[in-house]
Amino acid sequence: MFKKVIVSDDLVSMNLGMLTALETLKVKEVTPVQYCDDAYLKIKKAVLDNAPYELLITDLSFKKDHRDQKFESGEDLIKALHEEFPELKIIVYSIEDRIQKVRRLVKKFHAKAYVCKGRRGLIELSEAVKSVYKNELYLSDQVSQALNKKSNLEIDDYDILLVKKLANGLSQDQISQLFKENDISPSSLSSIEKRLNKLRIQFKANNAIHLVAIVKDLGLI
Amino acid sequence: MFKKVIVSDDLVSMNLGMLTALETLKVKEVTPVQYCDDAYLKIKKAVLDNAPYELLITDLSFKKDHRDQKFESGEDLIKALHEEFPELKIIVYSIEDRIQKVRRLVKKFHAKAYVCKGRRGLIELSEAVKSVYKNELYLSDQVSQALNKKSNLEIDDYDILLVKKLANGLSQDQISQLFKENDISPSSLSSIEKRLNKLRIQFKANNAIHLVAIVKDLGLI
DNA sequence: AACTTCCTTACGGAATTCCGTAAACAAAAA
DNA sequence: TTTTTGTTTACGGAATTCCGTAAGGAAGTT
Repeated sequence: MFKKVIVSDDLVSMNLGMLTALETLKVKEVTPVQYCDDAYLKIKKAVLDNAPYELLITDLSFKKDHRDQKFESGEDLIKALHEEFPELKIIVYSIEDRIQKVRRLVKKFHAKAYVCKGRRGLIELSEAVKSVYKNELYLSDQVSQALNKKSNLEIDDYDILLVKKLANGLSQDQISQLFKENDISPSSLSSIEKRLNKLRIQFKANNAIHLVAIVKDLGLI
Repeated sequence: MFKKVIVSDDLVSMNLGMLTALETLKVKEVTPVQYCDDAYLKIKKAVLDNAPYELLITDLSFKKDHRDQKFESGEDLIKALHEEFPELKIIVYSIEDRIQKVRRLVKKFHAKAYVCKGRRGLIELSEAVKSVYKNELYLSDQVSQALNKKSNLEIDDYDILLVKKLANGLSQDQISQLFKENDISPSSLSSIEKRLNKLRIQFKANNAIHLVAIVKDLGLI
């Protein structure tokens, strides 16, 4: 089993919960932190000390408070850690269950497990730790289809940007001009109309308003 | 201090945290539940047994799972309890920090305290319990302006309904017809346009799409 | 080269939204 | 009763969105 683990969540209760779960798994050394920056610094220091952490379990959303933070979210932290310390295994433990987010974290940043907080959260977390120790990927049931399906929700960065601009109050004409200025293609009004039409069909939206509402509900923007 | 308290949160860790906080406050009898329906049933039974709970501490958002629930959210539960058992004191303990939500819960359903989950969550919760015991209202710092400000955001139920319909993909014409059918006034297309225009100005929105996006971000719909 | 195929752009008309002005109506005040 | 005030409704034109059709261009294929 892992020897040295760090857990990160801004809520004390959650940290305690993880602590007891890891205790039952006979993990000797567990460090709890409440800020992403602390997690980063401790992980970095441990590497310099030649006693690196083997596993990080972290939440995604952290409340802002008086302390200014370099990493504002768990995702920021994970991104940085993946680049700097690819050896460190990472388990995400979050209330969020958006497929898109899971896919991004696992595929882009190589998170080894994604556990949804919930009534069975601690049980699943414990299973996840065991799986990851055996180098197996672990996903909570609710998000398990995040990878296997090609998940027809083929919606790319361009689409996201487009809908975001729309939600920010720009007219399709304004978006067209903006895209022309920034060399984003396609940029013609006609293409933008066409793309939005495709998205409306894909998300079964009656009109642009409906589309924005749906996409916001899905957490895509 | 309170003798008999019930705490409700779908996450075990949170329930445990509340339990220890209440223990430090010398509360003798604390019942933890993980479903709103369970909270309701236990509260009801306790009243029938002539040994009612004095205080409920509850989260707002509960994950759905296989068990079908009558009350899907903490707000549903609070609404029902306020009507049926006005004697029961209620503390909300939630991650949400939307002013609007706080105001609604406190003013409409007479919640006695609103504590935001966060790094100081358990400390504040403990203070809240003490305040409520002394019949004082308690609000976390982040949401303390929820009441004092007359908060000119004068937006009524009609406005909410209107924007909701819009977000659901109905055209202004369809909304007009719907309102006519349901005897909701005003119902003319012209009036609906006018009202939406007022809301756009109020929320500094460029157009209807922008309005819906803003109102969704504020958590009003 | 000739030919698909896919993507971008253009265009036009119908529907809807946007926005100002004004009439119709009701309730309260003079 | 008349006046005032505020709300609802009506109307018209400009702007934008919606939607189908088609032209232009950049790939790769035969």
